[in-house]
Amino acid sequence: MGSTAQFVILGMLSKEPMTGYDIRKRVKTRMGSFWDINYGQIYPTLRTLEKKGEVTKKVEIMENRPNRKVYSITNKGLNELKKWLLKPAEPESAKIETLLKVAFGEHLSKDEIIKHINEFKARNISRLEDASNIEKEMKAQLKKNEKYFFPLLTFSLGKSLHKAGIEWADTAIELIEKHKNFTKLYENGKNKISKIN
Amino acid sequence: MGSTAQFVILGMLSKEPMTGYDIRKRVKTRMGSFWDINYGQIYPTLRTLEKKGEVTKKVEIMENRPNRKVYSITNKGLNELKKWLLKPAEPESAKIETLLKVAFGEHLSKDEIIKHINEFKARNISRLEDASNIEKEMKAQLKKNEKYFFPLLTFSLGKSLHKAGIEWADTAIELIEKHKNFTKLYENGKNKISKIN
DNA sequence: AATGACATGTAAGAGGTTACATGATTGT
DNA sequence: ACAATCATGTAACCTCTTACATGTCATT
Repeated sequence: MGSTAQFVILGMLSKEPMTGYDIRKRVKTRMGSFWDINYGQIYPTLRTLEKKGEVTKKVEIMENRPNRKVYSITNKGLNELKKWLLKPAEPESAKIETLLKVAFGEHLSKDEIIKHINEFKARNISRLEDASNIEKEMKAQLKKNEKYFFPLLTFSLGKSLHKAGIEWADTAIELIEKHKNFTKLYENGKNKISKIN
Repeated sequence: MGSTAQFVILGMLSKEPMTGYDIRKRVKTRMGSFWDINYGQIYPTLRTLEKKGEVTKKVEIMENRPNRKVYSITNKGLNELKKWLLKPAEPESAKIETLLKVAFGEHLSKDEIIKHINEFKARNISRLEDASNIEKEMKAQLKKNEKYFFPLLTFSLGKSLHKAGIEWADTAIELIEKHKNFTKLYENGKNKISKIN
């Protein structure tokens, strides 16, 4: 019932009034490690929330570009948000295609696998850097403004996950390079029945 | 083009012939930390792959239950799989609803947030245990059969991610409990404009 | 006596992505 | 000169989840 997208939007608007464009940008920079949302969800959902009376909009007339529509959360919206916040969270899920390709690595050469892992590592480094930069700015402001307490908590896990990815990449590449019988893996694995599911 | 589901299925069948039911079970136990697939995808996709000549099936007649349909990958299927394996992996994505709720934690009490984090921790402990158990069995067989080399590599990242989650949960709860001005967070955060996106 | 494993499948709907359309302003 | 940012939105499509249907056998 009700996609999570609407609660992400309500949550963002509970912090301050914003446009749909702002919501997308903030979710990307502040929650990029653990959530994503895109315009195709945001704009229709904002209209739905408006119809339900959970947000209101103020239109700022722009010249030569689409009018800014600044949305604010209503009391009704805040109540819906709180109801959702009290429910148990859905189990976390991940999609790591790199691991899928590694798991089927017997069909690839050493170099091909290592290439995948290096690309994975690069993405994790880049995300870790982004997170660290924003974290630094937030920490600087934390003394003056406590509202960064919770975002900082989430950054701390995001960063750890990226670090784990980077460290894994290094050790995985080492193990693959050390591995002697690499090319014979597929042959050895053939036609043998295992008890492990 | 072509959902990832079909390549997961081809990848599983490249290891050994299996039923749709087996595929689901194996993806859950061996790839549960980084991928998921369910029957609603598997059965229709198997038929599609059969039509395309990428898998073949052998029907084992069963009494009093649906006939087992054991699928095998064909050379054509193996080629398609290899083509996909050579393509760069999609960027990884995660959905961690717990962090969403923590990020909006200003609307919750200390205890409510800690409850969410403890449930998150419990899920991670349970998944870490599952992964560790299977890893143990695989390691025992690795000396005899090298086919577990790649699955073991993926378990190593899966386990690290769960460990990172567990450690984060502990430190996050500590920080929240130490936090003095907790209930005033929302008031302080109100109506202030920030430069951080 | 009840649960879980085995084993298949469908239909409907919800959720999410992508490509398209428009176009000035600001920064490098 | 070029890219990115600002700012909206839609339509088509793809993907994915959920609920339903069926029924035995083995284990606790």
